[in-house]
Amino acid sequence: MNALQLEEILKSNGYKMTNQRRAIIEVLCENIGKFLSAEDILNLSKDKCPQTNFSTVYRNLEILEELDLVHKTNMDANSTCFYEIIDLDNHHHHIICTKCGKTKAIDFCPLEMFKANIEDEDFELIDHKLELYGICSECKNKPKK
Amino acid sequence: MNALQLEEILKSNGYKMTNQRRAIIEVLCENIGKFLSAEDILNLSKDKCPQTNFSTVYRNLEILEELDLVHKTNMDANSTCFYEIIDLDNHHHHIICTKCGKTKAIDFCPLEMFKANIEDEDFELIDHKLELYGICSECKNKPKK
DNA sequence: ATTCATGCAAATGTTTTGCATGAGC
DNA sequence: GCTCATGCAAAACATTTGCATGAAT
Repeated sequence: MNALQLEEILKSNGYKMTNQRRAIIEVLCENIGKFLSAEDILNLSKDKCPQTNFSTVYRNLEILEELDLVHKTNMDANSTCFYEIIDLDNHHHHIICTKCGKTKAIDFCPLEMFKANIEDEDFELIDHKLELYGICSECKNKPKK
Repeated sequence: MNALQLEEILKSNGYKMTNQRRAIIEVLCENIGKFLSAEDILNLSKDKCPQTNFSTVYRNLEILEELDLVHKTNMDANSTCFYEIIDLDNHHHHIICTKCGKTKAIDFCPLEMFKANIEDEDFELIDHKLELYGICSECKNKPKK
């Protein structure tokens, strides 16, 4: 999924293309595999389109979410949410370092296993969230300050 | 894990037992397997100890979290957090109905599988979050309003 | 010309904090 | 008596919204 593809999808859904929107989309596409906060997205977008504003970031994230183009999550259940473009061709989960926040995509997904166990019972599965937390080797080897 | 056990753990960590704290603990223990919001906990605790206050609920949840006795999550990444007592003897994940919010504990956990794949690489695994989302049979059969 | 998008500032909702008071040990 | 816990009100924080203006089609 690249920025131009996203632009097409948005246009075909009746959305207009603005410099702010383009900046936000590009930032998201340049950071597939990473989690960005709304603030990260704002700051990176400002490099491309300086007048980009917080409301605009949130409003665009909302649109992208509705179109199922962005995945919203929030790491360790504190208040800040993080966003990532959904790359449908490359479904993956993450392992996240609890010290420095660095993430790494992992490609194993247990969903099929669950489907076999659960689908025909009470719930029809439609989505799932899996996040692993750990300490990356860099942080593990770093002496305590 | 029951309320009395929790009281002992808190006492042995130097925390005093108050009616508010006892109410909060009891509420949490009576709702293992469900997710409660801070507001839910406040309301249910008030039935047992009417003067219980929001700050007190949050402060106690913070203590319980620090002692790894409570798990904090937030369903579908909206702002409200949900809390559940960690039942160490009975590690489980949940499937959550996206229509009505009903949850169901599931006992399959893919962690061991991941450990084999990841541990000796860049990350030392210390925690994980797995949540499944679906539509429960009740909601599936309900006619659209 | 019309519709959608934006910027700003104010509002929202949850969670956190400071401080004085009160309760447990 | 000392320490921890609480209640209240205010602050903090991320996110959302109303409204007037501006840009895209």
